[in-house]
Amino acid sequence: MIQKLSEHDREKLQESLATTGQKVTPQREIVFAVLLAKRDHPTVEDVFQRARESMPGLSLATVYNCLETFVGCGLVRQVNHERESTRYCPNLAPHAHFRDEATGRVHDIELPPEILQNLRSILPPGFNSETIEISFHGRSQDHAPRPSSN
Amino acid sequence: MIQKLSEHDREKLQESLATTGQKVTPQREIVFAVLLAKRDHPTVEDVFQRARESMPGLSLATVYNCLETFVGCGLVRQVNHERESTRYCPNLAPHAHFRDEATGRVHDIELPPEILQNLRSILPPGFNSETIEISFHGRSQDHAPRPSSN
DNA sequence: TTGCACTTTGGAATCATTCCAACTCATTCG
DNA sequence: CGAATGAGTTGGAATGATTCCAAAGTGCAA
Ligand SMILES: [Mn+2]
Ligand SMILES: [Mn+2]
Ligand SMILES: [Zn+2]
Ligand SMILES: [Zn+2]
Repeated sequence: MIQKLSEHDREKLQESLATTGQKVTPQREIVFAVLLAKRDHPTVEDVFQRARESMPGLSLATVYNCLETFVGCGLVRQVNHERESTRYCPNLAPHAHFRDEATGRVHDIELPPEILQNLRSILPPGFNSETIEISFHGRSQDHAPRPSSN
Repeated sequence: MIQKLSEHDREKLQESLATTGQKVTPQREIVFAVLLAKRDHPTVEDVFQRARESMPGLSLATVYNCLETFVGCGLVRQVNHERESTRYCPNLAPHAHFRDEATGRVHDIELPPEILQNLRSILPPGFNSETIEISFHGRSQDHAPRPSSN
């Protein structure tokens, strides 16, 4: 069962939504709480399952809507790996993703700013990039689910 | 109309396929030739259209099969951007991709080995990556096909 | 010749995602 | 007050890229 949003997180939600003229709703609160509760890059279906425990009437369409809304107002990032279902990540710090092909799990990899700068520098003149996506694919040892922060 | 494979490219095709116990077929020759002819990261549908000009009976299923085969034996790379159709790239040198959101075009960005090494170095111990995918997303100036130059 | 492995093909099936029209609910307006 | 408005939610239908499948085709080897 998902814990309610902290006052702080609810404010972040409220403010981010406000930037695009949108409102806090019970569905959005729960979907956001689900993302914060377990930062394992859940798919829409994962989010749906987890959220329904707190709100049985919630519809899949609404989960799609909420997540799209959050991406639109910059609250979460979309994470794509090859042709798999889209995953969602509430970690707003610049980071790369590592997809473990043995377990299917996706891990955040911290991305030092100077590496990011290096990368930008390889673009020829005339190329202006808004976003850079970096994803590793391979195997990792020993990554049982860790207790999550917050 | 697609030009036939050079002797050199046909050999590369033949040898790569052989590594996985597979054969050169007329369909595979044409699909490979299409990829080499215009390195614009075509989708399956693009490849299908172009290949059919030389082989009207070719089926879409076969194009999927050929491309999957090529990826399997390392002849081409798959290129994914967000949720769009998969694109294919015969450039085997390590490189990143830049997706121009204005035109939809995908450009190769050369990737210096030392940058690649930098990137690998940010992985914590225990993470072993087979592949790294880097994609930029933004706008680029001046990449319209020049009316004058071919 | 026959058998076998590999291929190709058209059409059906899958499945994540998007679309749509009806409905709820809160706010604004007359 | 009611009615109109508008955002948000919902279930189900539609979409569309990709995969699956079963029936043929092809070329080589026993
Ligand atoms: Mn792999
Ligand atoms: Mn963009
Ligand atoms: Zn992440
Ligand atoms: Zn490329």
